[in-house]
Amino acid sequence: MTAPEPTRERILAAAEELFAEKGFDATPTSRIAARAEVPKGLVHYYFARKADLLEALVERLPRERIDRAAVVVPGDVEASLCRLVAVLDALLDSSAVLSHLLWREADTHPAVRDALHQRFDALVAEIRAVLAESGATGDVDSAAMLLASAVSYRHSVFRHAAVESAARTDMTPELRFLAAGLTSSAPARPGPA
Amino acid sequence: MTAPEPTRERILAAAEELFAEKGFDATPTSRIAARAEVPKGLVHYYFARKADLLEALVERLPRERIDRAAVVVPGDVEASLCRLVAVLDALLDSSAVLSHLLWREADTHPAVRDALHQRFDALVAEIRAVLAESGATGDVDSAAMLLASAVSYRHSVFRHAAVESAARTDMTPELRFLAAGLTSSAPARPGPA
Amino acid sequence: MTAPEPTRERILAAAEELFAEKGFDATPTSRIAARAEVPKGLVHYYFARKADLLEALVERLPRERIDRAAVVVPGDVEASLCRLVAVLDALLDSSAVLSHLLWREADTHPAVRDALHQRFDALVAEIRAVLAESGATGDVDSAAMLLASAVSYRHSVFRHAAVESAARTDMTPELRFLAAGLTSSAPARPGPA
Amino acid sequence: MTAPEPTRERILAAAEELFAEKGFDATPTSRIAARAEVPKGLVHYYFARKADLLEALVERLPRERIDRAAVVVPGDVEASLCRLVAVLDALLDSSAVLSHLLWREADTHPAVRDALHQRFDALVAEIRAVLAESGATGDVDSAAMLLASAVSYRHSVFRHAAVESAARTDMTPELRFLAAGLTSSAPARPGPA
DNA sequence: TATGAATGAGGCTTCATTCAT
DNA sequence: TATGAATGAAGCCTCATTCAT
Repeated sequence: MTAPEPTRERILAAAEELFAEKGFDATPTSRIAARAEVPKGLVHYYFARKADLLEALVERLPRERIDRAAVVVPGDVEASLCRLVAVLDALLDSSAVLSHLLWREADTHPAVRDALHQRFDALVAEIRAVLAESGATGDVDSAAMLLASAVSYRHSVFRHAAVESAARTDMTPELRFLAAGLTSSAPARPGPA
Repeated sequence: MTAPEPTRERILAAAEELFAEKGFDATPTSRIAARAEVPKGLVHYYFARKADLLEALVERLPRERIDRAAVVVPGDVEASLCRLVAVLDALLDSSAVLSHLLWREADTHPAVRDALHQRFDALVAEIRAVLAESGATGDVDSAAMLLASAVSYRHSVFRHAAVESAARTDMTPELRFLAAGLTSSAPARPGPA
Repeated sequence: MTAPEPTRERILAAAEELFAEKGFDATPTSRIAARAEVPKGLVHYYFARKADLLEALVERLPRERIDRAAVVVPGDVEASLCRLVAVLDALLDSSAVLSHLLWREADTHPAVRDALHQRFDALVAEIRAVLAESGATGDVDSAAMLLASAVSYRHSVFRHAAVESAARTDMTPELRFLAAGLTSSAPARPGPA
Repeated sequence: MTAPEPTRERILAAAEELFAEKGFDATPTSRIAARAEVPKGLVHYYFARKADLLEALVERLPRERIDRAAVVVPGDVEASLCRLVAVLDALLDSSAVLSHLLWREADTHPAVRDALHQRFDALVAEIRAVLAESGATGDVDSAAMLLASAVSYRHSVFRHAAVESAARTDMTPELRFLAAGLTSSAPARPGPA
């Protein structure tokens, strides 16, 4: 009744850190073993191939659910967006290493790539739901798509704290702009022409 | 009148392709030499360290200038945005491998990271200029930032032709949404509160 | 009851031979592996850097102790010196390859250089002790220093059996000369003037 | 009528320095060219093989002649020895890099080894001559041999200024000891028994 | 006489992976 | 379940040497 697989978990945690720090290719399994403080052979005992570590990490990805009740301010689209972005920022930061990792390895590992796309689509859906519940009218789909892009971009590129850039500032102006487009009597998104 | 450095250029071109295909770490210099059809030693004759190839590629990045006169439709923000995105798509696709490469290696190579941020800022500025010249009013800055994010995101992530995703479709709805927010008598972006 | 680390030892022995034959820089690790009859990777498994081989060899240096009781002939300095030199010759020949190696690599490897100086000082001390116990009087220090130089020189330079030179002959005349200076009522070495 | 071969000489001088600093094997010809400030191809134009540089350096070795008239103090063996060692120290220091080099490469390059032995024999002869002219009696050969060893040893091993060791002090006690053995009515060196 | 691009062998080292225990 | 020695392929890089100009 002890923790079920402490060693296997320690190995995964070490791999997650190192992959995020240096990338998959630049991380030797020996270093993973060292950081996990397990003998080298044990890594390959649990994960026969190095790529298996990556897939296990992807499967372990938390399915981040947003508590929409705590985010939506009915009737106030802008306030809802602000609270949503705050929650998303916190969520994405909490699994920052994993997200980071996904971006880097998406090209060469199909499993990772698929997970990444899936996450983006889930994010768009989440934003759309918040907009709808907060009473947004107009082209909710486009706004959701734009916001999802901006949020994802921030978290994928501007993860280097040292860098100052136009995009590193807070997003309230953009949110206000989006909200403005969704509050007036704007037309809904037209179907694909 | 022939190209001044055919071999050096061939090596760079081969490196660009392979780095984009497989990533920096996963590309052996021997394969670069093979694709460039030069002996292995010549790669290191021109680029002492493998990382020098990366830096040379970044320096070679075309400073993409947009011919604004051919893009801006005065008085029609939406049309201007459509033409702008078309031009941007063409531009980014022409240097797709390089862009792709930047995204992957930004973390581990500072020179690459800086180039990436610089490119994003230039993109935002370009969009802003097009909006201004096409007669947009309102929070031009926020709109430029959102559009730059969306365009960048498309080109960095959705480069896998095989993948179908919500974001892989054309952007006209989003552009229409943005244009709508910039056409009415919307207020300009407020300064930092 | 077999040797505890046969492979590691075999690698060290092979390295010792080859370094002495050709020098450190001119000996590829692949040849060390070949002579030790182990796969190439095993050399680097035990000794991550090539220089580690050198340091391990230095640490393995036998601390040659002389059995003074078997050397000293009380009251007969010349006889004592003759027997001492015979013992030293045997000792140095037994670790000839290592000594040889030290001389060559002392410049570039501090650890080796220090070991070399330490050995010389130990040799001087040993000679001094033998002289004292055999009843030498006079400037024992100077004689010890001269003899240590001559012995060391012989073993470091005149190790090429093929070479005939004035110094390759036996040392009995020199020993007789030294003994003569230490037998009469000669004054002890003066302190630094 | 300009200096006959300034470039060739510059190359040799650069090679001498670098060989002494790092050793023959560890010195690339490209670095020699760099230090000599000549293009890389020129080194191999003058010296087809790298080893030719070494042989040219050995041939360039100055045949150090000692001005015995300025050294010998007739009737005072100890004073003569002191002045001799002072002159030898100066001489050997002036060609220190070359001497240093000889010691390191003697094993693998026969031409160097022969030059080294030749130098030692010349040194012994020189000392013997000084002793004879200063009126030494007794076993002049052994004393010359011992002193030559000690001087050579000092210059070959104790070239590392940073190292403090018993042998790094001045040699006057040893010289006094030797002189004492050559001043009394000591018997001449006997022939090989 | 001078040059520097070109060449390829080979050096050191890393590392995923296997396997006997 | 756990271990670490063993293996060898392959990577990056160095460098003497050649050669066309």
